[in-house]
Amino acid sequence: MAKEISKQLTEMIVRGTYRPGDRLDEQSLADQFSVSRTPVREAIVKLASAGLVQLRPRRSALVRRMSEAELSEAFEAMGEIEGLCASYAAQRLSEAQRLRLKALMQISEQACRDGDATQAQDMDNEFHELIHSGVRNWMITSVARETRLKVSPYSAIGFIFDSEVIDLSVPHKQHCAIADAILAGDAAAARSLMVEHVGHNYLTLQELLSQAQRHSGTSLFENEED
Amino acid sequence: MAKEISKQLTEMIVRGTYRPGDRLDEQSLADQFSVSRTPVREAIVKLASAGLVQLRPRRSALVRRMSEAELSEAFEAMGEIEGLCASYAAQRLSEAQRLRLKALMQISEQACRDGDATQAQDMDNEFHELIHSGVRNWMITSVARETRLKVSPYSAIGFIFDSEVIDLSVPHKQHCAIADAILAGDAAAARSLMVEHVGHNYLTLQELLSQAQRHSGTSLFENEED
DNA sequence: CAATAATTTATTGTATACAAAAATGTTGAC
DNA sequence: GTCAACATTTTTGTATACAATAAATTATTG
Repeated sequence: MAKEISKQLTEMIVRGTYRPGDRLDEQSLADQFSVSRTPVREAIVKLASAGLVQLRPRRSALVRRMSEAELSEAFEAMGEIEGLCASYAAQRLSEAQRLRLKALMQISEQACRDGDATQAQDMDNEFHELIHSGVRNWMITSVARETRLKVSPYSAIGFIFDSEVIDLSVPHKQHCAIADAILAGDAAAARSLMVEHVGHNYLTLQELLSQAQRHSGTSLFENEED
Repeated sequence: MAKEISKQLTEMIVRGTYRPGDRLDEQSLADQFSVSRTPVREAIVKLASAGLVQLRPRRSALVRRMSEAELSEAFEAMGEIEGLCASYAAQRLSEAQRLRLKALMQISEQACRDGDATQAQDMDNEFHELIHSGVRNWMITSVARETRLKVSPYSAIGFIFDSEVIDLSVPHKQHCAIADAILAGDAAAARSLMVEHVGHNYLTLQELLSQAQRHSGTSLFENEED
């Protein structure tokens, strides 16, 4: 049960149902899931270890809130790690995975043409997940997954306002370039294209976040209060 | 209290008091720490998230046990991550940290001459910790720390049998070379020297583990039982 | 009326209780 | 003696109870 709760809570934070800074009241969550506080607490502890939640002694847990500097560093880290994955994947992707990668690019192409942001996002996730698993090293794979997970609460905000500003074709073209490099076995190119891609994602997100901030009022960033 | 327990348990696993495969009985631990099972459970969940402990539903938690393949992959991952840190540190180390690094090499030199394996190990830890913090990117730093932590239960086994086989001067010289590259601001050299260093550590550990295995009898590696 | 002190309420952290499942031990048949 | 079926004991997972601390509210005083 505790496992189920942490899965669901993760989902909610990643999907943006709970946003950075939101309180996680143990009793309310317990009621919501129709269990006692015990398994809820376990789930919260687990999410805190995953970096999705911040624990404050004797006070409610919050959905992890980063400062702008932290978010910037998170993306720098993600660039390095995703780049590492791309470089390994270029050398280790299985035949089945190579086929799936080609298929993904086709679907992504279509989603891009249709302007289907939701599917484009799904494809983005699967694209990166495929590369992660293509590394064929469980530890690098989990580091990459965990890193993306930590950033995802902020990425999610971008998708709440599915603004017209974001041009789906730019990330798609970058994906294509990365996929080509990987399929060609060019590790160095795959890495640097991936680093560039992550960097671009960061700039896009910054744009969306400042937009979201203007609309919502509440700051999504950690300030030096408390 | 729960925080204290997880800290102590981590310490015990890292120091080799509990070895991979050992059972973690909640009640015994609760008695040992003079608390109820509740905070002990929290600590165990936390350690499981950190990858130090493996949870099996309805059965006791175990100190994380890797297969030989997993350990190998873990070291491959560590090579990449430590290498990344070295490369960043070469460009970002503060003046205070540069001074500390020089001092460390001196102390290490002495410990090496005295054949003081314990201090040499402490210096090794501080050496890597210094490089991690020198990256000046909280996420890369934590990834590096967490990665080392996950491997440490196996590293610890090497130090239980402080055999005569290990030559303290080899890792020391590698540290010196890495430190020189970092102090010279040569990121590429720092990275490749670090990768080499981690690789060497792996070979040494394999040697020690097979030795330990012959003496203890019990397998430290995960087999395909259960 | 503002600001602070006292009191109440809400919420976390730990202990205990109990149910369910796994591990262990025992008996009996072959 | 070995194996299997049953009973017993451990041990986990969740619920509940309660104590301690923080937040909110009310009362009090200048």
